[in-house]
Amino acid sequence: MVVQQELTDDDVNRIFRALADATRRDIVRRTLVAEISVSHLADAYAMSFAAVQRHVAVLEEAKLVTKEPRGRERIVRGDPGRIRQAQRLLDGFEQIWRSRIDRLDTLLEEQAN
Amino acid sequence: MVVQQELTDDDVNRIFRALADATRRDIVRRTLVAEISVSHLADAYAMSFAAVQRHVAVLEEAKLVTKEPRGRERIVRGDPGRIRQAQRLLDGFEQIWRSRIDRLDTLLEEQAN
DNA sequence: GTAACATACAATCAAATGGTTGTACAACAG
DNA sequence: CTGTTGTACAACCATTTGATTGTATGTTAC
Repeated sequence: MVVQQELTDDDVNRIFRALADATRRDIVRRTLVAEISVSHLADAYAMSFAAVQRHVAVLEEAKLVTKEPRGRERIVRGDPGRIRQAQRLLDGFEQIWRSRIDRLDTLLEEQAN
Repeated sequence: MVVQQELTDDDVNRIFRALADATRRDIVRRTLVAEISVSHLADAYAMSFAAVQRHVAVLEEAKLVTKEPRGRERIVRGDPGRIRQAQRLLDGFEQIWRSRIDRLDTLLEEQAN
């Protein structure tokens, strides 16, 4: 069983920071569809291999992708679990807002009585 | 009815970038709970008024909060709709991954036949 | 063994970020 | 009218980011 460990502020910063770039979001999409090497990924973008390598590193630091050696290549895979963690973070905001609405409803109800 | 307009890459960048900072996430939380002026917000943080003002501006550019003049104050409110849009973005990733699993299932099924 | 390929990593550079202080001005309180 | 409060905005500075090129090293193919 995968333990749902607490995310630090820095963890959350890294997750959202990593997602705040179109190239990196595209890399996440591609690596969720199928595993792919860094060099094959690099073919898809109009930038240097080193730049793509760096984007992958940012995603890896955010744990949104994992990198595994296979021969001379490094295979990159998107991590759907981490995406779900990010979803849960946004859910948190949603909950806050909803509980506010609930409180307002309660207040209005009390005034009606 | 609120039209669900398409988000550009830059829109998405701004949303995630804005969320990639603990102070800004806290501002979003506070302004979802209750509307509050910029100066009252600033009281909550160990940084200058101008710095908080800038954080609010970043959130406003991402449309995660709105700012409305009230007398000499500027009232800040979190926008739950924009949060939901962000949730939908992460849902998109989730879908990609799930459709991959579906394809793999289909493939395995075909091989079994 | 040699050449080609895939990666890692350092140095470098421009632009963006996150913070500061200072100045100006509008709105409210007395 | 005057002083205080709330905001806007500019200038400035250190750090981070996003990209480049160059060099080194490991892996595969022949």
